[in-house]
Amino acid sequence: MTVLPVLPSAAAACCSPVTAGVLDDDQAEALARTFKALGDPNRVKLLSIIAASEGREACVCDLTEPVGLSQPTVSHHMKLLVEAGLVAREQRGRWAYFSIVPGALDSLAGALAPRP
Amino acid sequence: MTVLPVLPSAAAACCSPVTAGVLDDDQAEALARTFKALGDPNRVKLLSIIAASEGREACVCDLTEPVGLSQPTVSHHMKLLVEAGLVAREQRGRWAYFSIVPGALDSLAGALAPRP
DNA sequence: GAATGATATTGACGAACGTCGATACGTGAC
DNA sequence: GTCACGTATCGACGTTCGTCAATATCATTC
Repeated sequence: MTVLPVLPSAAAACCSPVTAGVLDDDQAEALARTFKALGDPNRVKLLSIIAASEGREACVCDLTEPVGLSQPTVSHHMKLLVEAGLVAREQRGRWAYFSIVPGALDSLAGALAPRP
Repeated sequence: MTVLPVLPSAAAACCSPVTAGVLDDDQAEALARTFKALGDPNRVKLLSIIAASEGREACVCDLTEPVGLSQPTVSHHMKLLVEAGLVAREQRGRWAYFSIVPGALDSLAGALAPRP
């Protein structure tokens, strides 16, 4: 089958700014889910490593050593980042390449500090 | 003694953008700690309630009912938000007023999506 | 001082999380 | 087909988290 689609949970967070009125339960839930994905130092670091990599993508083999975690653990963290809509996974040959979803971080930033 | 000072953990996060190079352990830790504070739907909602309140501040008594949690639980969440540097606490008379730290959310947004 | 009201802390509980080793799954090479 | 390699899943473990009832702390009023 095709490439698995990005879950819309994070994308939905793009338009409910924290400071623009009381959030309803769904909005708060969606935002918290995305923030929770960023609530682990290793995941934040993984994100920065991907962003700093050549072509802004990296495979698990590139990520294991910098964070000092086992391969299953890195795979687990990447799954969470993908499910949060922050990272996209693409299988090319034997390797799985991860890249930052364009606009995902910007949308989240917009939910924190809406631009006028 | 005086008003407890805002912990610099969140403020320190203002200048280490996720996408501008590999973060070191301290930067990743500081960012993740702040995001973790936002990783609970009730805390996100509490933040939005404060932002939407008159004068952009609220006491625990105003916060308990909207989130449907007990007073100790709300107090616990507020403590986490204060420790994360996102919210300031000010004692006025019998009441403790909470307000969003100016610039805290903007700094965090800047760490997610740096403005050029 | 004692009493009242608002908030914080404590102690406990189940649930979720981060981590790993072992193992299963895909993919390309032979 | 079989083999080797990269990645994902599974099962388990200790730790952290979210929640509450009970209690303690602090500020005001009497």
